[in-house]
Amino acid sequence: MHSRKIFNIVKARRESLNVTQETLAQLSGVALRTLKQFESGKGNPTLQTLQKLGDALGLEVTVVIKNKGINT
Amino acid sequence: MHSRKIFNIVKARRESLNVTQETLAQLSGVALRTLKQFESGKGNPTLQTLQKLGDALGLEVTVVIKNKGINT
DNA sequence: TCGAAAAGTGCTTTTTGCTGCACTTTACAA
DNA sequence: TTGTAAAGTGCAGCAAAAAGCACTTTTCGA
Repeated sequence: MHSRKIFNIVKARRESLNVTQETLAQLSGVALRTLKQFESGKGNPTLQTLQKLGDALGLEVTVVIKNKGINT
Repeated sequence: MHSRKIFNIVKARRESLNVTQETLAQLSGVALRTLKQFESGKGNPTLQTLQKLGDALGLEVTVVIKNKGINT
């Protein structure tokens, strides 16, 4: 999952919940400036930042094994 | 998924592939020092660093919706 | 149309992640 | 037991993420 796709999921989720960037910034504890960067496709968030946003949006950051049929 | 759990998955995956930290560092392009930090439970990696490790290990970083039955 | 709310951007400072180096500790096979 | 490979840690420098501020642009309903 490419970072752009992850940013898009966060943005889409926020919009589907009808929450503004400003509100999400307050709810998540992530600065508005930082949030704006991601949603405009820039930046390289830390895991913690991503998790803060996820927590506020009901999203979860996970790590899963790829290619289930090929690798073990 | 808490960061500790994510670190553990990375470590477990590396071990299950019988790869040393040093080799994984070379394969992934992440510095050995950095990798050591995560596996000993410290640090707050950037998404990019996590993805580099994931790429080398056949793991994927994803963002998914929590509580499928409760939220939308 | 137009005015306000929301979103996007340039600049800057502060914080901290990434890294190299040197060293210590642990695990394990001979 | 002991030597070596692997893993863990303190310190320091640099690069970049996080954040604040001010401003511009876009969106959208009255």
